[in-house]
Amino acid sequence: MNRINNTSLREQVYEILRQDLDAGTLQPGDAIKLDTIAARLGISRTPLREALLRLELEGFVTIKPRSGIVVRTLSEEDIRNLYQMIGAFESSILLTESAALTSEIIASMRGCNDEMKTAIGAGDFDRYYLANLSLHNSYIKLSRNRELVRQVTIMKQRLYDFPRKPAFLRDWEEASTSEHESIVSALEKGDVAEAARIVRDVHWSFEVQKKFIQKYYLADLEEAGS
Amino acid sequence: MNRINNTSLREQVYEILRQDLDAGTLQPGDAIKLDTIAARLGISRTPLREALLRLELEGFVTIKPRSGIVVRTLSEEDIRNLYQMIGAFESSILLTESAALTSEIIASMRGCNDEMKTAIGAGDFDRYYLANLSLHNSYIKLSRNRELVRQVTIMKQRLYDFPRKPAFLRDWEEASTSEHESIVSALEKGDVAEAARIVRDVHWSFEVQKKFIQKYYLADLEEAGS
DNA sequence: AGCTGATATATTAGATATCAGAATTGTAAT
DNA sequence: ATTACAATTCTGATATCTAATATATCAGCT
Repeated sequence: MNRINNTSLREQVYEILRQDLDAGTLQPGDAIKLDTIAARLGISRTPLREALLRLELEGFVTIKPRSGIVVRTLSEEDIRNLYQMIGAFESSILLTESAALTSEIIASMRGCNDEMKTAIGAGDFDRYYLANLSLHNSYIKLSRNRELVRQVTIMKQRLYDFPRKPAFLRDWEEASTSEHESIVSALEKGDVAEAARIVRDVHWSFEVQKKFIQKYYLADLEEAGS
Repeated sequence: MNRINNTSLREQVYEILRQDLDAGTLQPGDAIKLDTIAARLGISRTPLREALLRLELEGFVTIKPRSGIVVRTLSEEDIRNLYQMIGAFESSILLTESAALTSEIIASMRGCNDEMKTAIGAGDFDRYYLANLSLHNSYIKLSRNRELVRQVTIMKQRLYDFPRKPAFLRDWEEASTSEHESIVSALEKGDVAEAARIVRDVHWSFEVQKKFIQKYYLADLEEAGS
């Protein structure tokens, strides 16, 4: 930590905390004590505090004034909200960057989806997870709107960070690959509007995915909550 | 400032600065000196700094490390990005809250648009501006997604705060009311999807609005920029 | 005895004041 | 006119102080 990385201390701390969140070192419900973490990192509280204020704004933690800071636990409403925003943004990217959706990119999306199917067969969740991320990133990275990409990234991390020990929900995984199939098919036919519609109104529709979400997320919510 | 408002100092300061931005007390390109403002508000630098970090994250100011803080000047790219995100969110609200779009609400939207037309005729920009805001808020406020609403609000304020002395661009205002007309008509016919499409692909399309935007924003950009 | 309400103590974030260091600006010499 | 250097200015970070919240203890009541 005593290395000067050119970036400000609060940014370095922010990155470290994001990694901890991603790795599960910090889990939903965990209390964060300023003094403790500042001491561990060998820094003073201000840059840490500033990093945490940012994480609060982005939805990762909750600051209870003059009381304590806890890693946020996603409520059903949080998940619904995130689904809506991610769906709106991802579909917008498809529509806006349709010119950049070359056949190579569409083919690579199909490749990711095949990979996902294989991973389901092999019971390899990590592989499934990464291929899924990669499929969506195929078109997300086409966006020249850096702000939008940043926000989507944050929202997805909030979603994916949450349940640490995910059960492999076969039904959901299969429904997802089937949706991907429709999306890729529409793109192959050149019907970007239809692909965007499926992304928004099906794949990222909370109502459509609700039954899976409740099994996947809310099971953990029981033990995490209170 | 010595009153205890229950809210933290940094939040109060944040609100004050947002108001200054809105009122034009702080204008794009203005340098913000921590000491000066802290002294003016009668507070120390930390809460002010924290408020500014938040404003930076939200896009209102730019912090040049160890150098200075300036009120952000919107670039053409910034405006394009904002248009895309606002369009994605507003259309998503229409689609998601279609059940709440009662005939009363649609009628009030039409009322706002009529008001806008009248205001154009009377050359009353303030009235036009407020009616425009009100029309969009008619459906934005239907959203139960508070996070989304917060973000749309911020993005719009960034857009509207920018040019302080707006010329009344007759062409643009008339095109806008005509678009509103199509949106409201679609809603009256019960075709929410079409209304959402117009909102996203026409009303908030940077490409479609480009010619107006460049006249409206980039004129100011000349004098504001460096 | 067990429970409730009040009070004291400890803990934690919020805010201030201070210190250190980087970037900019101004000046002088070439 | 340009460059090098010095002084100044302003942010970034630390250390300290303040105030709010939570917890534990104790008295009084049922």
